[in-house]
Amino acid sequence: MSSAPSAVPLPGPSDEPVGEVVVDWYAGAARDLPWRESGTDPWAVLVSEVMLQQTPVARVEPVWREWLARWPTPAAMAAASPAEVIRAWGKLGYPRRALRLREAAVAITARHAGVVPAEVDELEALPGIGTYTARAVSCFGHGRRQAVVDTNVRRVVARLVHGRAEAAPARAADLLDITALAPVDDERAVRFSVAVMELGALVCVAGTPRCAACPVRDRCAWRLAGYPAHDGPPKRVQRFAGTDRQVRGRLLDVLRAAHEPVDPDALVPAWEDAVQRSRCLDSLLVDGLVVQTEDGRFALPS
DNA sequence: GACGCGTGGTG
DNA sequence: TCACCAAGCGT
Repeated sequence: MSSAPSAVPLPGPSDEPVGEVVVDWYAGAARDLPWRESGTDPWAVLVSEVMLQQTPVARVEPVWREWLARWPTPAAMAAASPAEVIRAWGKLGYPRRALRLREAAVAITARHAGVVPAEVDELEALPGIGTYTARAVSCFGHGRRQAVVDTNVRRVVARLVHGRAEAAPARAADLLDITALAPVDDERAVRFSVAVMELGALVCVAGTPRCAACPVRDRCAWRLAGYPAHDGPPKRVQRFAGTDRQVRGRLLDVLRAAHEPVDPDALVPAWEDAVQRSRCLDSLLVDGLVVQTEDGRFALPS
């Protein structure tokens, strides 16, 4: 250890732990999202988190407001029919989420007396609630200190800590990586969990990162290494046109609009190819997104 | 662990 | 224009 004055770390922003810097940045840079308002109850947070799984914020916001106004508690949603929630889900995409969210509401009502649990393992036991969402609800909904790792967080850690351009696939060590950066204070740790996600969503983005706006750029391992390119295999982009996903979407579109069961013929315009149309209809039946009436017509499950 | 699952905005 | 992208989950 040197005794020279220059060896003594100077107090100042650049000496703050990374986690504290990110939390301070969040205070001035965070988006004003309704589910982040203080007093948002855990159920409302849970609904927002499920809707935000793979769906952008801008499309979630209006639907989230409608849902919370209509079904302000798990018990309220548990009393709704699948058809109602599928219609209310609208075009958020991946409508199985709507079904699972309703099933989660049923389970919360039955097993937890209508109270959204705060424990991660109890949350993970609910339909449609995985590693990310369980921790997000515990942290953002109940104010528990939790490591919360989504695709944004993995990307931030990959760059900031590991000096890599892109995140590796999710792994258990992700939780340890981010835990090591979290502030000591519990309230700030909760803030930190949402702040890292926000940093990844607004600054450390997947496309062209906005490093000039980054509060921790002076200690980013990726930047300090000269922005080395991603060396792993390129990730495959999912096609959409012509896939079963598109066909399922078209079929469900017809059934959402219809308020009584429709004849099979009414589904032909949705997709001309009979083989693929039939296959997709079957998969929708298997998923419980569609039911067939005794007279052979199709409808949303009431 | 790779794959399937919707939709619409964007550079 | 069109590939890419957006707070994952279940199998």
